[in-house]
Amino acid sequence: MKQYEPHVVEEKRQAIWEKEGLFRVTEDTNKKKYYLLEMFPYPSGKIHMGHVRNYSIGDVIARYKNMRGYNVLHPMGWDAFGMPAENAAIERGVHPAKWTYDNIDYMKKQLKRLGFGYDWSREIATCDVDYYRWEQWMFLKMYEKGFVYRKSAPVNYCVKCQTVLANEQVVDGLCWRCNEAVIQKELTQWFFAITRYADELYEFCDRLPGWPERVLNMQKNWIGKSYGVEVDFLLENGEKLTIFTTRPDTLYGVTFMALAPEHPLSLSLAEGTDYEVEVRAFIEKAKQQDRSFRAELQGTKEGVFTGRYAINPLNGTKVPIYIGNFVLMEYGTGAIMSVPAHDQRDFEFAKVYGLPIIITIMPEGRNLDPNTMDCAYEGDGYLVNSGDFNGMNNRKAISSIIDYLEQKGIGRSTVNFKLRDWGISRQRYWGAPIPIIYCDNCGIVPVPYDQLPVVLPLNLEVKMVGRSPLSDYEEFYKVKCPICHGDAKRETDTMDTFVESSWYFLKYACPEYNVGPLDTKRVNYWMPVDQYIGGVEHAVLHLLYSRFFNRVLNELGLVAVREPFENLLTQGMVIKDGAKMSKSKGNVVDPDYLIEKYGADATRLCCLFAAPPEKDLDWSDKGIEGCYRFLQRVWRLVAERLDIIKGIKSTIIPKDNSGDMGLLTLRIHKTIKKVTEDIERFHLNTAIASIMELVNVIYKYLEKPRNTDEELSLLKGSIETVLRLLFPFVPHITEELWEMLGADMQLLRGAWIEYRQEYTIKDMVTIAVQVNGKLRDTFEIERDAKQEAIREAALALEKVKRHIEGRPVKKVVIVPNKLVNIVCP
RNA sequence: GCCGGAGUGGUGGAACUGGCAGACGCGCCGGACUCAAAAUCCGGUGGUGCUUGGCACUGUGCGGGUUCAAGCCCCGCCUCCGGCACCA
Repeated sequence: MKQYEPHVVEEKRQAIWEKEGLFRVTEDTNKKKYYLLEMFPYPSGKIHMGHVRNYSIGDVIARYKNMRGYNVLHPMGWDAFGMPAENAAIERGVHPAKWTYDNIDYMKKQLKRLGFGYDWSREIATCDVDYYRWEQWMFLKMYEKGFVYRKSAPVNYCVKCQTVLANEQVVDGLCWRCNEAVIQKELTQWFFAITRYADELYEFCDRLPGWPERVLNMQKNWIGKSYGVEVDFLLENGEKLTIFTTRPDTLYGVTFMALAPEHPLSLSLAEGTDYEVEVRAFIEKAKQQDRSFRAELQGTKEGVFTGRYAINPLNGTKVPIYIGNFVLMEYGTGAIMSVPAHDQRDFEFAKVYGLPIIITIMPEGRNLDPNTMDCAYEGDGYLVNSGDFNGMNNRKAISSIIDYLEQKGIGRSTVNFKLRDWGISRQRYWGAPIPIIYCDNCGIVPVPYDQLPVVLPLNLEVKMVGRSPLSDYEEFYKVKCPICHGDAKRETDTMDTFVESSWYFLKYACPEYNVGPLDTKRVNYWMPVDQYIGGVEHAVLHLLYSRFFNRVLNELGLVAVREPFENLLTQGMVIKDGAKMSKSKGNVVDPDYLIEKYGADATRLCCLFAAPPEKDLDWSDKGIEGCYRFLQRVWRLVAERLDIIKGIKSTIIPKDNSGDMGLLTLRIHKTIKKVTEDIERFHLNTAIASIMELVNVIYKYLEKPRNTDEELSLLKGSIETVLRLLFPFVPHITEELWEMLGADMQLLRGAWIEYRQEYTIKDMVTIAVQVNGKLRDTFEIERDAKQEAIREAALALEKVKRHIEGRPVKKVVIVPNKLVNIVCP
């Protein structure tokens, strides 16, 4: 008997797949398309277990859908721009390009060794000129349409990475990449106007039923939509001070106003008052406090009086205007009305500065007293101290007051978002150059389309200089203005790498297309992505950016769909000993080692079997041993009895469907059904478990000698079933065994196995018998037996009689083919 | 603080719409094969108690409730994880 040698088998199969071009696809309108995509890796050096898991899940689905007759696009590529390449260059003196392409070579080999079925003819690397040139094209189009603009703004800056970061890339005040504290810096930067789509991106969250709730919630949370009203307060000199509030029902309780330190009125208001010096100092101090510092202050309310007052438009009350450190310039109008009675922050501020508290919302059945309150009341109630609105429920009052304000022309209902525009300038080298030229005469000049691409020069030494290395490289930045032909300077910042990953899924449809950005016809054949699989860490980064970018490209007529990803699966992390794998913790598992020791099939199987895809997977070395053992068991099942089954015709619908053969037949069909349903809903771990059960049943079947043709046919049928069900999970071993059986390879790869419903049910069913809800016994009866027969059989059982103890039976509940519950209290 | 998600044996995890809790795997215990070991195969394995080849009680974070029946539904808590966080 041939031994199971994973490497021999795997190398052999992979060579065959390669030769046959098994995973190549073309657009075929006669077949239903299925676009399966896994998030492409950053070529950091080596594949890690997270990749193995992600791509193993994807490969099962891709192969399964293929077997179901879909035209499956399953591509792979490289998110190849980014800082680690640059850091490697600085640390080791390797050029980022060499480092990146070497890593791609190595990692591609790893992916091939794992046997993933990708259409490698569609491979893309985002650092290729032929990729990013079209990104520059898109940038120019977006610039024309006003989706890109340049402005000076306080931005997040990582000192260690020496570059600007988008809001999404700051996690708890730290850089998402290096964990260094992020500071605020005033810089002129390029921005993508993602906020233009804030509302649509938010609202469409409710129209993505194929996405996990968790991710949609995170996106909604990030976009942060809130309904409210802008209200104009008048200053004493007649000027307007506009604020935003979601609680117009508390307008009568306003006792002061608060402006953000950066608010344009902050300084001008105080000018000429006794408070000018103090205000100036406060604003200066606030400027020094960047975001992370402010976050640390959390709740410590500080402010300063401007010396000016505003008039409440509803009741004419004069209220003092303060500058407060807790007011954010970026949100709403940068100014707020303060209602200490009904807002905790205002309450705290009022306590510090001795400002009055006026109750305007009274909870039912309670009586609030401003003198004894120790926190704001933010709940519902009826209005008091509110003029004509007294007695009204506060929820109703919100709309009534808005109506009133709009009628009087002093307020407008408004929607506000937390989402900010996406800053895409990076002061780094290894990225796509921004196609812009600065000319002293003509200003900002976009690079003409016929001068694209702006090629990233490869012949320069990369150093850490605190600015883009390109800004030290004359050959790159010294250019002539396309308009006036005078001396001009090229933009030396590069684009955020998240720009590349915002449209790569479109490029896979037409990777070699190079006469325009995208071959729209092919893009529209494949789009949307039917199933996207990746880590949850991109819930608000990549996934939000891509939804935005796809919309822009939709408006440019490059793609027909609005939403790029129909269904999303976010797989959990691979952890070990309860912690994320990391070099510093020393708990990293190396895929190369696993493939070496157990083979690709066992490695894949283990990743799929140990936990359901969405959950975190706690890696255990014992787990893979178990999977390896199982594969050997499958191998022996075929190899040990090849001589007796090879020439036999196989079947899974035997003429004699009784006794042991009946049991095996039942199990075969039930397993096919279960595995099919489980794959459809991504319960891959239970799908594998049920195949294991089938294997156990086959071994049970083999405990007795099986000599007749009928018995052997069924045996062969059961074995073939195992191989076909297992194929998407462990393609190498199953193909090898299939070949040993001398069967048609197309049957294994080309078609999923179907079950027969009538074989998934038994003639006899086991009924559980409960007395007062407690299980007491079971009995067998023919399926779909009459209720009366079931009742009698149950009541006749010895154990049941004993537990009834002669008491009168009040009721008998019968669940057909399952259970009887006898109620006798 | 707000918004999500989760809590099941020694362990990873099953149980689709309320219907036999613990599938499958790991570990452990016992046995077979062996001079021995590994590998392999077979059997057992939630807890407690007892008159121990059986029977009873108990058991899905805690406390209530609905129901003939609750891991699953409802109410109130606890713990853990994730996201947002002075967003007016």
